[in-house]
Amino acid sequence: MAEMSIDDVAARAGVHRSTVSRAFSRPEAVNPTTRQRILEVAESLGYQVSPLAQALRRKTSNLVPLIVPDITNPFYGELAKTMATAAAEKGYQLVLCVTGGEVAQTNAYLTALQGMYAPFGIVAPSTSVDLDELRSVALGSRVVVVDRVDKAQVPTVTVDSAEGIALAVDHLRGLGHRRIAYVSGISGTYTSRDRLAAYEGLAAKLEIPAMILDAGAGSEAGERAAELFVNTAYEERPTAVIAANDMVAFALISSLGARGVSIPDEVSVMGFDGLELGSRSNPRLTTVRQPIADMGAIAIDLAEQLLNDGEAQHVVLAPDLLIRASTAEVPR
Amino acid sequence: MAEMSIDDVAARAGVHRSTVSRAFSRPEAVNPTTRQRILEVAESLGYQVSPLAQALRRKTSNLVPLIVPDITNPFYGELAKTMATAAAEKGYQLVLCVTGGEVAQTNAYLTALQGMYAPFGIVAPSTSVDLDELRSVALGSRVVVVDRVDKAQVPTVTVDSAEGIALAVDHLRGLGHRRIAYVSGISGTYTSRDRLAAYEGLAAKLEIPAMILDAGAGSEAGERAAELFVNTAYEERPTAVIAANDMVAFALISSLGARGVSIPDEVSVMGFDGLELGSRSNPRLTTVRQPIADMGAIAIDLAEQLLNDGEAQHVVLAPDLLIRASTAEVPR
DNA sequence: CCGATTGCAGCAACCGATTGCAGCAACCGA
DNA sequence: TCGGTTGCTGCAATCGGTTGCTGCAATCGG
Repeated sequence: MAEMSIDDVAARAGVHRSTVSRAFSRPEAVNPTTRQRILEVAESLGYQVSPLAQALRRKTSNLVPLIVPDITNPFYGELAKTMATAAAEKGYQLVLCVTGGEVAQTNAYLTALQGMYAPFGIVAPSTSVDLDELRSVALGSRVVVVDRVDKAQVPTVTVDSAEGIALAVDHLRGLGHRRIAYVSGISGTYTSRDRLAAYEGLAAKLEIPAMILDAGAGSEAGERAAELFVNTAYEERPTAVIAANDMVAFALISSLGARGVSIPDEVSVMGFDGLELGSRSNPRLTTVRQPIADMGAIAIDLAEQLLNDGEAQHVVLAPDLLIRASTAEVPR
Repeated sequence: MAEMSIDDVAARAGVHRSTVSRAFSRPEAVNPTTRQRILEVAESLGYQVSPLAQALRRKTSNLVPLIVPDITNPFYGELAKTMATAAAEKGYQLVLCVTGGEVAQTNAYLTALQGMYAPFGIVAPSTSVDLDELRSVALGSRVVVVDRVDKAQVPTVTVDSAEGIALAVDHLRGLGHRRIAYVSGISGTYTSRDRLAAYEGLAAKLEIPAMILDAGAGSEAGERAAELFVNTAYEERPTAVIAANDMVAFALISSLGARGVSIPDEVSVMGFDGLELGSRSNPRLTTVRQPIADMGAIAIDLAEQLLNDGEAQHVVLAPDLLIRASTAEVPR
């Protein structure tokens, strides 16, 4: 099927190119009979409009960047997946951009896609993106941010950290736990910070001790936390721990396991994310689930609203509990 | 920074647009002094060439589709990551396309990106893509396939299944195992089929019994295999099992764990992929590692060669062993 | 029966680049 | 001094669509 241009169709259908163009993009402006004929010819020729030429002239395309720090992290994987289908439903084509956590990359992607006339962008910011700086790049004023609360002028969709932590703590207290620790993830991350604050706040309110196993940098967090755990005198150990996110929980469980600590017999562990992967871990992970699928669709909606009204809305979603096998009644 | 076009730069630098164009895309064709001035003006104006207009005129862009069935699967996540950086190094921009395993989607993406003048595409085929059918779509003749062996006319990069399985079996036999089972993954997958065949071939050659825990469909494979395992009389159980890939291994371990079977004490489990995630599982997963990072770079190279010589090369990489904690000496 | 409205199609400029061809000045060797 | 190169730059067509404007015929109201 050789490359067909609009002129080929026009010639074959005996009309002007502008008529062909209208047959596709403004159907009501062309006589139904003519339109029918044009569409048939186009069909038979295997013609399809060039998105490039179209975007160039219209100064707007259907390419929507989704900017994530690390696609290897299943959370972003799941986000990308739901976002892609949400976008497709609205006629957008998602372009996945992986920054490796670098701000420069984020900006580079944003301006690059601005050049492709992307109507807007979605960014799941890494550690260090400054939202105000974000706004300064070209596409920056037409961006919605996922998984990060902020009072900045850009629309955001997040889940309620406080509620999530409360859910987790309630669940654990219901099982009899009183010594509930928290393991923070990558300390720079905003969600991580947010969840930590929620934990501290709740601990204060409930007047239970806040035990923070701050384990610093990323993937080693679990390892370091496990070390702290086993080095703690038996009677001072927490009986349950809440991890900042599922990946940290996996790492923690793994490291604890390697040290001979059994879960949930000796200590209960909870995650935060609700990854599909949690149903394949050993033991299966009890966790606070974020409604990732909703987040995708909502982000797109927010973007469209932003384009229409210029309103930067903030929606915060309610998490729920996913009880699997990594938590149990407190051992006596 | 308002949108600058080539004409703005030309006017400001007192030259013709064609000269500006050449200053960027054919530096040797313009006087160094002139060029210098143009570049400075461009810089000060914040000008950058429109990739759209460029692609339209040149009939070739730097967009390269990577088509995967499921980005949620960390294997494809890792592949995407390495591929993205490999592509970026060569000046390409990777566009991630997720098909959900549907052939129609694959073809749709391919022709869509053909319309964007993608120079070539990379596809990690799902279950059911027919390579010959693949060639029939527009971009089909400029595609390289990853993770699937085939003697078709499209270039491929894969890892040697037979060697991988041999590595695994050797490792297990070295630990004293003789009853080594195999759990196949999604049965339609080509790599899965390939690995299964390798296992069967090797079992025959070594004259050890081939025990296949065929567990059919995808994510339940581990669950079903675990069920088969515990329903087998104690003395007939395998002492080790090789899973078709890491995800199946995770699911298997999880399900075995849920049934009270301890790993590696009661049974050793090996995966196949070498996912980063394996270092966070409980226990840490011993597995056959595919050189995913190499695969990305090589796929791009193969594509470029295809464009130059028209040669469809096939490279098969050697896997290696990643010994972690899910295998141990055979219990006596 | 006539002027006004309406529906539909064509014309041509435009989006932002690239590139073959032509023109021109400087420079070459004889 | 002169014809021929060489090195740069300008001209204008082109890639594949979109869209404001114009023109034409049919229809309408009075």
